[in-house]
Amino acid sequence: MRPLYHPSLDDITVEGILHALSDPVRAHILAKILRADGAQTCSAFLEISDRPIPKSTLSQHFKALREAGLIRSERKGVELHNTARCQEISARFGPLVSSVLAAHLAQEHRHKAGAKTRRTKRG
Amino acid sequence: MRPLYHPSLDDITVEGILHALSDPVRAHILAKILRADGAQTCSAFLEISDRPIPKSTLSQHFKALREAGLIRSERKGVELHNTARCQEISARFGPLVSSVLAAHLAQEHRHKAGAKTRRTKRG
DNA sequence: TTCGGTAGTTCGTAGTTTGTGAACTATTGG
DNA sequence: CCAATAGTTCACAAACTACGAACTACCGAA
Repeated sequence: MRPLYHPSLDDITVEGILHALSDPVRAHILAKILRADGAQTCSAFLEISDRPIPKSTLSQHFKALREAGLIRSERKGVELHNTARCQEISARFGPLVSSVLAAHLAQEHRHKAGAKTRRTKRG
Repeated sequence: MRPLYHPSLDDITVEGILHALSDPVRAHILAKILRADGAQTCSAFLEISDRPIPKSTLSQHFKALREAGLIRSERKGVELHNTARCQEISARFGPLVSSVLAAHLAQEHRHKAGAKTRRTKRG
């Protein structure tokens, strides 16, 4: 097994971050990692969506977040401890990540609230 | 030729926007459209990058921006007049797009400035 | 030590998306 | 009509993605 690759701050790109966060599942993962006090394991996210995410897919999502520079993953025994690289990132990219996550969150709320209120073209 | 499809505001998604703007060329295009006073044509962007963008590729980029809901394109004679849907978008998504564009811009500046100053692992 | 379970990774593959040249459509001007 | 210009669509290769199956890594118990 290869060691986990983490890009240095200088190698992190805006396009990499945006691509990683253009997937709602990944945005959701990052948001939850940020909210959490300590580190989060990968398997904490198997049931995060409406239907369960296969663990191979989840592994790829974590790899994407890691290689975009958004999270840091450390092996602790059997599991991976994932933390957000938020300080470095916001020092370099400003409010980029937080506004992306805020927008995703707002959209989720909208979906929950709107299933009845929206959804009609001639309301 | 099909008419140009523009999603209604309600059909615009965060992931769509982020995916569209995760490409630096598209981000650059949108930024230039926003900066411009009037509308911009597609062919104004053929030479925007270090190497010329093929026009079929450019057409796809505009389609991506349009279908993500970021721009509005109207046929005027032979050409397309592209304008940003910034008001609607920011009313719905807040500072999302502007912070993405700001981040891209900052990164460009960094690239121009940093070719000498950065780029060494052991400085 | 070996076995069993848990946590993630890698592989193989089917399906999707993307970039691009070639061919096409639409509009304007002679 | 023809030619030129602006952009679109088609076709196809290359790159990417999701996911089941098989694998690796680690820990605890026997």
